[in-house]
Amino acid sequence: MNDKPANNRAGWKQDPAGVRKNILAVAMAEFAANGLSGARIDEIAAKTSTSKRMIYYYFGDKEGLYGQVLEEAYRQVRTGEQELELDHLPPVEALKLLAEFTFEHHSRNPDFIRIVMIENIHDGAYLEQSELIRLLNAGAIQKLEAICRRGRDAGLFRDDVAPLELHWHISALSFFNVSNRATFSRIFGNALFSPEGQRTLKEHLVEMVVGLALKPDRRSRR
Amino acid sequence: MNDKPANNRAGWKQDPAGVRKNILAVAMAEFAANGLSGARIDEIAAKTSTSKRMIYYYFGDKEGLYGQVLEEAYRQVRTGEQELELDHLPPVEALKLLAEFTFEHHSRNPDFIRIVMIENIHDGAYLEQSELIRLLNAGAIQKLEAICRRGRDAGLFRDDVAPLELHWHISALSFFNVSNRATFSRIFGNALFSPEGQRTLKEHLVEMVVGLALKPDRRSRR
DNA sequence: CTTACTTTGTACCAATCGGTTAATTTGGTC
DNA sequence: GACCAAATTAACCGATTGGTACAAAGTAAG
Repeated sequence: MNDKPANNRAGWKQDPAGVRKNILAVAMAEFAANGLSGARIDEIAAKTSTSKRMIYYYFGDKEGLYGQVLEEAYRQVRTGEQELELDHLPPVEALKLLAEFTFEHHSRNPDFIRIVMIENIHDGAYLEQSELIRLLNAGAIQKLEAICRRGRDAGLFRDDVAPLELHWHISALSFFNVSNRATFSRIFGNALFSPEGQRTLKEHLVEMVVGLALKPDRRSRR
Repeated sequence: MNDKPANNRAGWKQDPAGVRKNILAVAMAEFAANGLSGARIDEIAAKTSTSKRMIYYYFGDKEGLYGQVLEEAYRQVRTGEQELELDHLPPVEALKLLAEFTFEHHSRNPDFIRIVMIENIHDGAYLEQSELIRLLNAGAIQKLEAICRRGRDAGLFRDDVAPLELHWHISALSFFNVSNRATFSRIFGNALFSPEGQRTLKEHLVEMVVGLALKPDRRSRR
């Protein structure tokens, strides 16, 4: 008798880490697709294997969730980068490979690019609050510093070559290639996004960056 | 007697064009600052010298307003570009000047950049609907085509130099310089955004793009 | 066994927000 | 100066949406 409130919720395991991870993954896709204000908590909840209540249980509120998504996005991408091993290559080859890798890596992670775009729309306000992200990125430039040092020591690179500036140019060309694809292709067509087009752009990136780093008298051959 | 509903709204002139323009200007700033879903119609209305009802009167709905803002943004920027006169310059100088101009022009129009970022978040769905924008942009590349033709004819530029690719690289470096300023500076500091930093980046842009266009044997001198 | 932590489910709420209704004024026209 | 379409105002509305309340029960660990 005594109508015990529906106990049709039987047999489930606790898995806090899994639930968190699941929510984060869904939320990242949603935020990437619709922006911070465009994403809907109910929609995120629906695509989750858990409920809306759990989102608030683990992340507090929408902004808290977004902040965690932002950190997770940087973490994934930066750790992916660290797999690249360059120390055994001569400086020019290392720089080449780093540029190519960055270009392809960004191309492979469009959701990360979109999250960064969204964060820039918000003036980096949430990124500001994350110590982790600053650390991750500070590490991201060390590879370039090593390459530049070796290149200068070998007399190949210009004395005033600056790792941060090289990073800027590589990032710009690799980032833009993903971030502005929609508007660019709608206006000028898809030619640059075909496999050949992408190969050409990547070659140009390498050519420009290496050309910028090398001393003028070392550039002749190519 | 007869309580005529408050006529405390006396003395106003009709000015359709002015009202439209005023709404567009305010809306552009709001959309640029907050995105399509982030912008609030009430907020836009409040900052206008007219009322919310007028927004719907002239633009139908929020998306209609956004679409018009998008067109207006492109119109302003592209017409600003057309003032640049390059035909009297030798090809290398013309290319240099075009690159520098683009860099500075984008830097001067951050709201345009932000609108384009937002449009890319929406996969260019609204841009797709605007014939005007496609026309405006098609024209934007003609300058580069002329430069490339002259450069090739003079035997200075590589035979396979492609105007669209040059435009891509110039756009990428100029666009990224504005679009990703927030996240980049929060992570790596402000050095690149000081006057000297910006001058350096601009010089690099010119150097890289000109270097890419020139035949290898014409590059030596710099 | 006890106790704190997780998970589920449902119903609900207050505020926000895009959009509308309806009345009123302006300004040109016949 | 009567008339009418275009322009403008203020009040209003219904749905969406971020976030909660409440109640209960399963899990894991000491």
